Amino acid sequence: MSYWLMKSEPDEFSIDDLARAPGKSTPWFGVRNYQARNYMRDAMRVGDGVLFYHSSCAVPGIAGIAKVASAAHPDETQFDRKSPYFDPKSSRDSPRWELVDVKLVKKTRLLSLEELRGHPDISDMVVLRRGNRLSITPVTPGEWKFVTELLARDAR
DNA sequence: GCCAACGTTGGC
DNA sequence: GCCAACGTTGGC
Repeated sequence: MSYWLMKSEPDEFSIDDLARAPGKSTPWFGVRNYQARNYMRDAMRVGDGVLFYHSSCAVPGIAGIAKVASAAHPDETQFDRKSPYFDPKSSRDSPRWELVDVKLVKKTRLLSLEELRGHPDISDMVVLRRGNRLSITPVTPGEWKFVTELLARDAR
């Protein structure tokens, strides 16, 4: 079992959108970065833990807990000419972009980026590193434990 | 809107 | 394969 942090812009797809989605599950569409794709295609397994992160918004941070809910499969938006994620260089025969489905476990309070930076225990998190732009980053078991226990404590 | 950081593209 | 130019991300 592995752990991940996945960024989404809430204006496009928020934790509430995930909660409203059929089965509280969604294909993680729109990733157009090879490293992030490779994590989904090659490294993720059904049941892996996901920290759902809101980026490019007023208060960026972790907004909920989710889990990987499918094996990798092609991102349909790459074939859709009307989609902003359309990729003319991809084809049905050899799809360039793959994704996994992500299912909500629970919405949490917003654990802001600012607050994350204030905890020395998780100061090495990839998402906190200077210049980090990757939309999917690995989370260590220790980081996962710290963050989920922090959120569980606050939920009581 | 700014801009640091970094990924991608394409000429050579 | 190098690397300059360009595009994107994302916090601020």
